[in-house]
Amino acid sequence: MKQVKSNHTSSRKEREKVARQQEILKAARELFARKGYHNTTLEEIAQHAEFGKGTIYNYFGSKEELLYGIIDHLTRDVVALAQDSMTTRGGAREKLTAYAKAMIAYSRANSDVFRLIMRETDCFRSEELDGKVKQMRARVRRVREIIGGAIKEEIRAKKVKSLDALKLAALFDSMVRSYCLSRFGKFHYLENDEIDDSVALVVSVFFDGVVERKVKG
Amino acid sequence: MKQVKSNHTSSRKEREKVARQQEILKAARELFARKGYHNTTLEEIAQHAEFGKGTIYNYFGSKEELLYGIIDHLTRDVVALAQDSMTTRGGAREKLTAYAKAMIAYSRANSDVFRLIMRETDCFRSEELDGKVKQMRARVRRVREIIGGAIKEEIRAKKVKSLDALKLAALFDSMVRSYCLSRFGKFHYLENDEIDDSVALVVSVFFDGVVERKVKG
Amino acid sequence: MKQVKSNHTSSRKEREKVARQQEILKAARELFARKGYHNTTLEEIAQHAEFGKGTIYNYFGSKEELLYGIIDHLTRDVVALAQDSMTTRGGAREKLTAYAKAMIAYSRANSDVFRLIMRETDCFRSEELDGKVKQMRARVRRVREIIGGAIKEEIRAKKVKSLDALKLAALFDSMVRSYCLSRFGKFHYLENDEIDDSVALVVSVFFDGVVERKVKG
Amino acid sequence: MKQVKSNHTSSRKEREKVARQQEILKAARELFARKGYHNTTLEEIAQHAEFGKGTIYNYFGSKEELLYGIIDHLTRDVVALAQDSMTTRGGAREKLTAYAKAMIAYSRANSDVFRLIMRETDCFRSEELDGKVKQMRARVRRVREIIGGAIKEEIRAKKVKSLDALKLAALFDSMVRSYCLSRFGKFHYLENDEIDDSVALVVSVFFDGVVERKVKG
DNA sequence: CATGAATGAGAGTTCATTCAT
DNA sequence: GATGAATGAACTCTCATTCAT
Repeated sequence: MKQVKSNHTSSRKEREKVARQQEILKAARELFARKGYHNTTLEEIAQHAEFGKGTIYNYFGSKEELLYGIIDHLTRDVVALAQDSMTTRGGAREKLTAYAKAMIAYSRANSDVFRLIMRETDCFRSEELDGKVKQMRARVRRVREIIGGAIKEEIRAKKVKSLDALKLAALFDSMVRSYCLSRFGKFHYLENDEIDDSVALVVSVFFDGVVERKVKG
Repeated sequence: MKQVKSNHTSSRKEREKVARQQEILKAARELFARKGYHNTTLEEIAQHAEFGKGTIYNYFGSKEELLYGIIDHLTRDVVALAQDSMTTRGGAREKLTAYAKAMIAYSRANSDVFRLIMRETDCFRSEELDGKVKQMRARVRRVREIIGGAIKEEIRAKKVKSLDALKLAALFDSMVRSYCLSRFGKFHYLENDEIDDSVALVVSVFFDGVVERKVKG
Repeated sequence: MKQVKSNHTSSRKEREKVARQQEILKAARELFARKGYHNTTLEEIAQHAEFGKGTIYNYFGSKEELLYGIIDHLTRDVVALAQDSMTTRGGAREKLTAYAKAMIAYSRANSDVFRLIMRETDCFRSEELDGKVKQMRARVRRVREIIGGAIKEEIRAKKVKSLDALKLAALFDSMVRSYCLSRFGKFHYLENDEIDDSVALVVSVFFDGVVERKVKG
Repeated sequence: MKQVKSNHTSSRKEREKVARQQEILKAARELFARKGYHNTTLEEIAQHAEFGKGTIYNYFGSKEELLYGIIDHLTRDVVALAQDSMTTRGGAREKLTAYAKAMIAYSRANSDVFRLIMRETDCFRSEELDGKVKQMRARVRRVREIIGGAIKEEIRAKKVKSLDALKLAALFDSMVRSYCLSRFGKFHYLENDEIDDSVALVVSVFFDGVVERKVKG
């Protein structure tokens, strides 16, 4: 008897197809990250994925699309992660702390692809994929809006200075990302409590500033 | 009468050689920035510089060396600019403000190469140039040390919280750089006073934090 | 029923691969011989072999390797040919006659590559291939040892003067090779009996010398 | 007072010109021999000759002409050397011995250019220089005729078997050349008496053959 | 006459993509 | 659907030659 498929589940075929796509993306991600997009050949990707070169073209239209696939995956994750963080109980301080921790944890788990994104983003050239870059940038903006939302609330509550929430979000995000990137030296491996310290530092600077305040007698 | 040349000035030949190098670097910089390193051919660089293809090779040993030349130039400038900023009268606030303004001004004047640096840094592959990358990274660290120096002084003077000055420098720098990069969208052109506002924002967040402080009594 | 293949025969794929290699080598040989190694481009080889330029690189790692392949092939043949000749019944005179005939016949059939070898031997420059040149020289030496063996036997039998057999072999071989080369002028085509005459001359000079001996009364 | 020039002596200018040509040829010869014609650049020749690159073109029309100049020089020498040898007192045995000795001595003194000739001879491609190759081949033939002359005399005198003198000359020459070439291994350095032995061997084989003759009882 | 910076045709090589099996 | 041999456009880099100085 044939398997009955409900219309919101995928067939075995489709699931296999997606699984294969993921395998290929994984292989590409590892190599792109290690050697750079331009210094990686499709031959290498195929070997690393243990597929034939031609097979890759059954799943992705071009080498560029592989890169796009990787970036798409990552930016989706980051948006989701930002949204998740905003559900944290408490105020902006707690929400942004959650975001920072999540980002650093994610970047640690995906350091390869993070490095990749940081440098290959602008490589997209062909007209066809130009839209994909826009989409990616939109996602980056979306993350700022999400963070900015939490800040805006506190501005309304007069807990945070009345400044441009989006700009503040961008500044906070840039500090977090800076931390994510700074760990990419091969031997720089942060322990969990070091991460907590780092996040605390970023959050502290962002909310309280670095200036020493006089203790009121 | 022939022009007497003092021995610490260069001959006409030498000056022309340097000028030519600069012309070539400029052409390369523009194209690398516009289309990316890998998507730019030496043919194009030569045409854009209005030289023959072979001529480029009389001045630079390889395409990679061109990229290195550009990066070397820029990182040198940034270190110098950081050092200059630290001579500003006043405390860390004034010095860091000066640095931020100088960086943004510089990045505006060299937006092309800034974009370039942000993504091609890891392209250096060959053993030979590996040392150059290290040199470049060393310069980035140097900038942080320079900024960190000003912060450290204020920590000693108990004006700034007793935190890791180098980490604070890195955070400040990451915000500044974030601003430098955010303006690279083609049509985003900041007026001077907008720059001042942006710098003020970054400095304010860094020193005072975003939290609204209750006005006492 | 599927064809059963014994394990000492190669698959169709493998056979085709070897065949293709031979085709490419043949094309390269003809062009190298006609125009010289350096004056032949890979483009030309590809066209002459009726393959794409890239295809050549699927079979040979570089242009130099093509040259090596040709030389390897030829020197192998010559060693084999020398060994075969030594199995000829009779004494050194018969064996060396066989060798000379075989060499001239072979050089006639492969005049192109013979010319090639005579001049490109020293072209090998890269470290990697240096060993190949040594191998080739070793094969030349091997041929002399083989011929020298036959001579040595007759020295032992007191039929040949007690001289350095290896040097004699070298001298004989040099005369034979001289004949092989002398026929490379395009229009100089020897008939079979002319070859026999030539061989007879070389053998006669080598064994008996040119001096007219007085008929004993 | 201006120097009076007789019409068969050359002016200082002309002499200097010739001297410079020789210097350039010497530099080219050394480099061609060491690295091969194609692997030597005009830049290198110019530096080695301590002239500007352009200067070379005042004396030689092209790189190829340099090669021709070298070969021309050598083949002239060899013809002269052959002619000289034929003035040796005595019969063909003495004359050919003289030739062999002279050739080996010459090749020892000019081993660099000898190696060169052996491999670059066929590199001449351009129509223009084709005639030069013919000239060169004509010189090689001329040498055989010269040697052949001495042999022919002895044939007439019934001292040498009635064979084709030119072919015999070619055979003798090929053995001599083989010896000249065999010494090109870097460390193979023959002492004078070894040369004499070698020459004696070649001459002995050529005239008397290798066969042991029974001593008549 | 000497020079060497400028040149650009042309070289070997790579590799994303196609397509017959 | 999977494959990898075939492909050729496009790349970087070389170097003989020219010519303004």
